[in-house]
Amino acid sequence: MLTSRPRGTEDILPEEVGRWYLLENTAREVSRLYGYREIRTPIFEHTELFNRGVGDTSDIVEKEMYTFIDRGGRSLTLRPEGTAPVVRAFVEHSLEARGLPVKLFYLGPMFRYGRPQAGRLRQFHQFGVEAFGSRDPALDAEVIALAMDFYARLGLKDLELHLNSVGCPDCRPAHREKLKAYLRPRLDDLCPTCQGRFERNPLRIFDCKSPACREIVRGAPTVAASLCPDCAGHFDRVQEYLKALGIDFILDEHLVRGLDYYTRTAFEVMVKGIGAQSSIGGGGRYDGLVAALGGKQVPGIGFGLGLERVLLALETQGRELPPEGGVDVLVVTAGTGVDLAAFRLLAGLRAAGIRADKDYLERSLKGQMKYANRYPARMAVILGEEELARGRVSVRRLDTGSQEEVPLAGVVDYCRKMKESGC
RNA sequence: GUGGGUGUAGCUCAGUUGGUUAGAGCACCAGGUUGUGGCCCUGGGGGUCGUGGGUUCGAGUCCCAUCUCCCACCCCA
Repeated sequence: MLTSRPRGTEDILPEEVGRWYLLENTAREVSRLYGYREIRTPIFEHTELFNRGVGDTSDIVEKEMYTFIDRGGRSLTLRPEGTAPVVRAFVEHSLEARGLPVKLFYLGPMFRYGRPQAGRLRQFHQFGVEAFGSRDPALDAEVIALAMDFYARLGLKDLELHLNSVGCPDCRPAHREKLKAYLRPRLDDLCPTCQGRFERNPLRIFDCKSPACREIVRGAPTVAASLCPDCAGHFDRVQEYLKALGIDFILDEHLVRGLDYYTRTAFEVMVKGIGAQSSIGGGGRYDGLVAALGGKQVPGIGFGLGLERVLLALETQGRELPPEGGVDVLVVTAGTGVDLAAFRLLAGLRAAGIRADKDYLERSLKGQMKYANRYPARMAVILGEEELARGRVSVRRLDTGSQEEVPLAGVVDYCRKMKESGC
């Protein structure tokens, strides 16, 4: 092969595109149902946006970004996630001036450099929402409910919603110190990466999967225990709202999201059976991010979910996904001197909203019928030399094999009726 | 970035201790006599054996390098 697609990317082929329509349509539908409007931001941004927005200590920024210098000498980066760009657009266009809250959703490709594996690509697609301008815990619950609704509409089952609060700038430092005090005497027993995290971002040690770290972390002071009264109250209210909607969740004090901007509510949705990467979505509150990116003090909350992983989960759960392709009518010719009439009929069918096609490889009548069968087409309209001279054509149903001769002038209507009656 | 596995027609795979023109099934195309699909029969097209080196009289088979894909770690969606 002279050239192939770049590592960790995928072509979505025609037979797979139907399931993408389903995902995208469901995402748009459910978003609008909840009052969210679509925003489309560039695929690349100034690198600085992600350095400041996602966080210098995050793995995404440290080693997973597609960063390049353009011909004007600017450092640009293919977006690795959706929140920072949306916040940037929010600030840049002063969207708060339109009246708060501002509720937005996005859909599109993201890029992260890493070794591909099950459920992990270098270019992948995310659906996400961001809501700006309210600290109301009901909004936290709404965002979570929207995500869960999206999964439910697609028919996904056996999901686990993990929920935590990571506190705010008021209570986090205190917890951080308590945690460090607890960890310090045990520092030597932590894995090498976590020893590095100890100073920079000790919360992340909760996330570590190494058995040694897990064991140490088990007895560590939890965030929940050191939340300030405001954060604790907020967290309680979020839980009440979720319960009111009948949404089950698992309190998970070890849940610490990898992006640095989260405050208070953090959540993640897990599903089994799609490989080692079991997270199919997550998000949280980021009350300081808009200000950190140069905007006003506007709170925010959102989620992002990976469409490829959703697809993987749907497949392992045996959910039937819609096929794509096929045509209502294949226009078939027999004999000579009928090509122009056939071509006109094809245009007429299409103008009437009937999906139609014809053979372009000069196949024999038999070959055209085989083509119709394989296409697949529901009907074949056959223009034969003799009938056409009498102004008539034949319409054959491919499923039953029944065939009827109808006037050429009425064949478009005939096909439309057949289609409407479910042929 | 680390580790393990993998790579032969469009797809799924055979290919003996290195030995002539690399095979099968499916798919595709054409036929099976007058203008009709699905089944069956016959025939046909299609492969730089991932790529680049090397060993050898001779390499799909052995060696080295490299790339891809798969899986796991890391991290996350």
